[in-house]
Amino acid sequence: MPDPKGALALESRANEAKPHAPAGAGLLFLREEEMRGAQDLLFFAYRDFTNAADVILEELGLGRAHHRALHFIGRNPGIAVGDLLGLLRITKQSLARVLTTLVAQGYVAQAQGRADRRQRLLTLTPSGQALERRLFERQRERLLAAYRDAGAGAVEGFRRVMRGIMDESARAYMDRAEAAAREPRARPA
Amino acid sequence: MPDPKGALALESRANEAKPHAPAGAGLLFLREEEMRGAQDLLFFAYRDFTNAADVILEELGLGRAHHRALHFIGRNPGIAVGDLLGLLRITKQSLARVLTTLVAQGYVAQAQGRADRRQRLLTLTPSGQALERRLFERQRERLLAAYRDAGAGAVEGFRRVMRGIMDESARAYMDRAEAAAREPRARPA
DNA sequence: TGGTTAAGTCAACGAAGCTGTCGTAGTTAC
DNA sequence: GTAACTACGACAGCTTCGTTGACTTAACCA
Repeated sequence: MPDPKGALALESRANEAKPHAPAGAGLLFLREEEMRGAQDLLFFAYRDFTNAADVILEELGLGRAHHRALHFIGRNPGIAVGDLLGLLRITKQSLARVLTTLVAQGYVAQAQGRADRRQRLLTLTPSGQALERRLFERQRERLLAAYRDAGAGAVEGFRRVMRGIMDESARAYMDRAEAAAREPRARPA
Repeated sequence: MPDPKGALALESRANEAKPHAPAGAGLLFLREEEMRGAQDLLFFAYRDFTNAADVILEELGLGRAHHRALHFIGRNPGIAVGDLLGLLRITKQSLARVLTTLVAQGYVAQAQGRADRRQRLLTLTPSGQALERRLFERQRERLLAAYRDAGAGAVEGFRRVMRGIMDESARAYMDRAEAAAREPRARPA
């Protein structure tokens, strides 16, 4: 049986016995199934969301790792290399490989830190900003459609659940990024 | 300035001018910032969610690719290889490498299809089910906490937005999986 | 019978993670 | 002012997991 458009026609899934259970277990089963469904949700949404930018990346010979770096440098202009490492949770070597190409191709600029001159503060060049925006636009379409169809209340729920899934440190980062977006003139340090 | 707990203390993010704009542009800016925030949400939530199972995988010498295969075989007992390929969106070679080890280590069983004897239908062995459950439990903790803190309404919103982000074919799959969970005795084919 | 399909397999490659070590320059603490 | 620590860059080598392309076997189907 061919599968023309990627739509799957799975065979019987009724192998697993689902015998009658005491009261309350049904509720437990629903919770379980809900969690399983969430695994699926995260996999598919992430897969297709990141996929959206791949076409552009490929024609430039870049990968997703480059996109992630561009994204976080764009959102945190002047970020130090060590802080970027902490966000991406990769090693120095993995980032170095990516940063080297981004700097060489003129998408990212490095500047010596003024407070601490050991630091190399990273910013997007104009062409880096332009590229990041192109990549973002693809993902934006998807998000916009999803947000529109789901409605404002659903978006708030989405935000809260996603926050709950991530680490405490990531939540703290989100808080700071949000505060910075509201108060762009504040200078905490 | 060291960064003891992974909490970032980013430097000034006020480099980008945010001049006064005509009425309505503020709203547009909010939308934009909302989309940017969603990129962050997806990255961090996915990163930390998948990370949760890594400890167990590592001590068994398996990778995330193995976990994904276990997950989808577990949720679709008797799935054909081609259908699994379509779900994971990887090539035959990538899956073969993973499946070979899973079968060799006794986590996955292959059975010849009865309707179509070319097919190798995949199921989890008891030990495969046990492993998948162990991996799932780690992720479940995170989800459970997130769901509890966010509330039932938020969970529904989460579900709707995530569905909106993924491809149409993935949405169709989710629908079928959900229907199958409600009607475990149905035999569509 | 002959064309298509499902799955497995070989070879080769590429992207993107990882470890460990080292050097240099700059900061900080004693 | 020296000594210890830190930020960053770079080298070597490795692993996981994705890719392409070509080919075989077995089974289905018209």
